[in-house]
Amino acid sequence: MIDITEVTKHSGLPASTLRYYEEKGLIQSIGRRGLRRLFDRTILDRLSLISLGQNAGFSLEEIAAMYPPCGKLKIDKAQLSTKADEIDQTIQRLIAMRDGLRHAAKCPAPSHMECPTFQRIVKITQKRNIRGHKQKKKQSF
Amino acid sequence: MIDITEVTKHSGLPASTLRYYEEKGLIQSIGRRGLRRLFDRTILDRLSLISLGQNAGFSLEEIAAMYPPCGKLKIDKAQLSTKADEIDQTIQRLIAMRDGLRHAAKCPAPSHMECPTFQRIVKITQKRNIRGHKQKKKQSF
DNA sequence: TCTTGACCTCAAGTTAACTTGAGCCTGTAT
DNA sequence: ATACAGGCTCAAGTTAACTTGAGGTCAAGA
Repeated sequence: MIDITEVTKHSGLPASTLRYYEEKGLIQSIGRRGLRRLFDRTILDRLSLISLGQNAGFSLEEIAAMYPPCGKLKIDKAQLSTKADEIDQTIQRLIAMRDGLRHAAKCPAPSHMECPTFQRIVKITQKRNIRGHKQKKKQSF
Repeated sequence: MIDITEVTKHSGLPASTLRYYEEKGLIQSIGRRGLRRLFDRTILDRLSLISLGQNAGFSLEEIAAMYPPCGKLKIDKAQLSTKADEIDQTIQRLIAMRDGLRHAAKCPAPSHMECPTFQRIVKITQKRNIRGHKQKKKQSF
């Protein structure tokens, strides 16, 4: 039975976002005091899960599908595995990026394009977009 | 001296995107044959660099600033280091996510929230948003 | 009782990075 | 010479995930 302001304080999310999430079916208020929404304390867990899902690259729509309003979560295990693999690919690419940036930050070559290390990095990152697991649409570069 | 269709073939980017990039000052055509744009072959390197920058989490605007139209690239080394560190944080978080998802995919607990491993993962990912290095605006969850 | 500040709703606006559409132009093949 | 595939411009549309604003409500304190 907590107030929306309590939720904003504990979650860091603005009230507008909470209302938006409710509208989208991601969360639910447990009742009202007058006009004002009242939330169950478990809303905070749910918000964590939503955040978790977002971080994993799921869209709000996908998250809404995974966390049915009336029940516990029912996440498709296969979907989780797939997502994990996608994230792993992203990790590999980000590692290349990170190392590449660190190199570029101290590389003395006049133009980065002339540096073989930099060229290698470009090659690696060229293959696929890092944010691939978030994209619905193709992007081949 | 290649045609826009050649560029689309080699880069995988649609012509509309190339025109958009040109409009934004990210790339330049070297001339025209009639109305049609002609590009230098080095455009492909430049597009790779743009892709690289995007993957690193830079916005097109930032990228445009880093790759001045008339010269070689002049990337701020400090900016690169900062970005590398941000990416590293992202990597750490994604690793937690990946492992968490893999666990959830085979965890027998009835509800994920009841699984201590899952709870730990939620905790980790709670601290900061993964896409932090791409965000201009705060998001504390 | 009255005031008031926090909430409410609903519609519209925002941002990034493109895409789509309408209507026009032209190099190249016939 | 003529047709036309394919490029061109410019404006408007798209999507996700929110935010902002106008105008209204109401529970609690003085």
